[in-house]
Amino acid sequence: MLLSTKGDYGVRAMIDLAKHEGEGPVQRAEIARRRQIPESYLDHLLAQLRRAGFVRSVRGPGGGHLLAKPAEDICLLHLLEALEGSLAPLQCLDGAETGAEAICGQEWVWQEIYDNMRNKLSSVSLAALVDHEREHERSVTINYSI
Amino acid sequence: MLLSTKGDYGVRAMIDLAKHEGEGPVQRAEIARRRQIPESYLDHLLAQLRRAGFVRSVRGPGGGHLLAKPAEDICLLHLLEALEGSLAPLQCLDGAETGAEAICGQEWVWQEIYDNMRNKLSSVSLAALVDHEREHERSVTINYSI
DNA sequence: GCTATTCACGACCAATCTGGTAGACATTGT
DNA sequence: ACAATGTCTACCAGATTGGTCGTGAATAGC
Ligand code: FES
Ligand code: FES
Repeated sequence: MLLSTKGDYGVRAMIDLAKHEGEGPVQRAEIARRRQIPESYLDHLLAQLRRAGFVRSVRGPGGGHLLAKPAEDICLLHLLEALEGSLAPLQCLDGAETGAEAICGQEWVWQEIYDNMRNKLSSVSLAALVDHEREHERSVTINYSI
Repeated sequence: MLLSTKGDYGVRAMIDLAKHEGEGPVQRAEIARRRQIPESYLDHLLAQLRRAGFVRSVRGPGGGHLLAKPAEDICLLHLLEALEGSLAPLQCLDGAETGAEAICGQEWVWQEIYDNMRNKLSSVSLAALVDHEREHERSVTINYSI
């Protein structure tokens, strides 16, 4: 598994914040309820996202969390890397050359896959995810109304 | 990390076997030395690969391991799935529908990435990996000989 | 200033996975 | 008989995952 629930939960939370962009702070408990994330665990994830500069928070009554920058400017790649660390499918694609090509020789396959993945993730913004979700909701609603 | 060393080591070992296809059994100790894999760990991997039908083995002096089918007929996808289990980047892409789309909504991004990955891995056979390795060796040799 | 609300942070924890090691045993070529 | 080789099971230490809990800090409203 490339992504743990940490990445999944973290993105869910960010989608929730993006969906309520411009409506003031969203509370942790609300996010946890809507996105089915254990609240005390979400606490950690929001802290991480805040330190990474993706969200900011307001304390006290009426407080909560907000996006630190517009949803259009946050892509899945940076977001997931902040949550999960490197998304490299193999350790050797991660940083420096290991010189393992002589004894291993599969890097070229995975490099291509990794590049494709990063390109795709770069091209998807939080705003695009929200759009998709709204579209999905709309189609479900139509189905029910028929 | 999508792949642990188990997958990497396992493929290394299979490349080694493919490279010596038709030359009789290759011994575990030889593979371990050439591919820098702890021999007692390689033991487990070869057992797994044998149970999965990718290699067969011969006991006794002069024994060792051989590919159970031609290197052209073994693709990275099946091989890695035998070693690592599902390669799905997220749990929810793995099996049944979770109905999480309403609360999560990122599956569509990852489905595309996963599909691309599986296509690529399907298209690469052990024989192709050996070819690449031979090509790499040749270019290194030429560099030294200049 | 008190209180309720909300976030912040660190300690702790159980379960699982990873990457092995070690040893006893089975098979077979000479 | 014996040496070479693969087979199998058990065991292990460390890291990671996916949390929980408790305390404390900021702040809005009264
Ligand atoms: S060491 Fe990089 S793919 Fe094997
Ligand atoms: S539950 Fe499938 S991507 Fe979040």
